[in-house]
Amino acid sequence: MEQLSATAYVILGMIRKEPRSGYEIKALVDNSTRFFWAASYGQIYPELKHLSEAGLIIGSDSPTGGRRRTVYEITADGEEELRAWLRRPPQTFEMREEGLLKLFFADALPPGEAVAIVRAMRAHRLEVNAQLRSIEALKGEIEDPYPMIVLRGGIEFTQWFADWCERMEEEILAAAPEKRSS
Amino acid sequence: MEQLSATAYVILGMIRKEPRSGYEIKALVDNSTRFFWAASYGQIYPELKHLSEAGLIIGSDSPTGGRRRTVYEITADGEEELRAWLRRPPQTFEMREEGLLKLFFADALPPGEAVAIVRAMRAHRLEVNAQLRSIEALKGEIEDPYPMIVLRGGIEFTQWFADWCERMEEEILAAAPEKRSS
DNA sequence: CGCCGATATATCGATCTGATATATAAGTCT
DNA sequence: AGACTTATATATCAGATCGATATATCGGCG
Repeated sequence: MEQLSATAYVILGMIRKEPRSGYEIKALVDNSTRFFWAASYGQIYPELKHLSEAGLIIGSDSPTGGRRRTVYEITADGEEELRAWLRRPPQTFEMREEGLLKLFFADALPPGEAVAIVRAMRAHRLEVNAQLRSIEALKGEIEDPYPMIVLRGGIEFTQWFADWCERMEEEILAAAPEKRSS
Repeated sequence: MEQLSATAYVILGMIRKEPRSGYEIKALVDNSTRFFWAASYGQIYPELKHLSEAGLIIGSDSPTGGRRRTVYEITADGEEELRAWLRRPPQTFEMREEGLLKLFFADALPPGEAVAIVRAMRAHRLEVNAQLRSIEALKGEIEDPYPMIVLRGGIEFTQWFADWCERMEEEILAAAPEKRSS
């Protein structure tokens, strides 16, 4: 069996507790792992077929009226594969933060304009922070503690990042004080 | 003129101060922006051609002995384009952190095994932290302060993340104390 | 009844990664 | 000198991924 993509494990993890459709998986991802691991329909649907052929999940027709719908549940092999993956050390760590890239090149701008970049980054992080807090507020008591740990991690991280931006704004202004009032 | 990719701006920023070859640009990226914005040869070389056709950079042959080599310098249009991009608000914010994904699904493992995930994440972040510190140590006094601000940000972030992992390790152990000695 | 938003699946161009291939140059070891 | 390794330099390609779009049905609302 060739190597599965990380998206495959997202699917396995998302359907482990109860069967779900591709659409539901996408919605779940968008409300939970999106901030550190996204997935698009273009990945999910082909991967569902692939996992189904590999015998790690089983799809069954479950139409709602005349609208066709296939829900997938995990097999014993699928659970085994998921646990084996969880036990392997994580491989992928990536970040793409256009604001940091712009800050990196900010010397190309007239002195003082760099603060606009850190202000934009800060505003964005605070926005995400608020989104995560609202998701946190929705969740009640649940037996599985890990999603909540990760969610709170995201809240702490975005807050930390926003605070860093604030500190950098002051540092940059201290070096170009003539722009403080703008 | 159609929209340029962010990689195009990486190139423009990297050659702004002095002309460089594709190979040098890749090496620069790997030593600086890689942690928040990577670029591969598969992006850089086609983009160099593209930017050259668009008149934003100019390539000139500069062979080393019998080995062909093309160095690119930025044009006035290229500098203008770079500044215009710097002034637009950042659009892309992505993170792919396989460790957080595994932690999210850690409920599929027997109690106690989740700590291995946060330990692996912590070890990795401390490794990157050490790399960044060694890069920081190399740089002497330079007139452009922004790359150093971003580098120090990376050092602070990796440290923060490692500390968060440490806290989560304790939190998880507190919930499954029977595994403390493992 | 008609409209809109949610559910559901599918696809496609563009981008990006990671690996690999092909050369030449320069340095190192014996 | 000859052999070997690493660095320089460019190029390409399969596979993963994104973001947008297309198609269709369902449920609710006025």
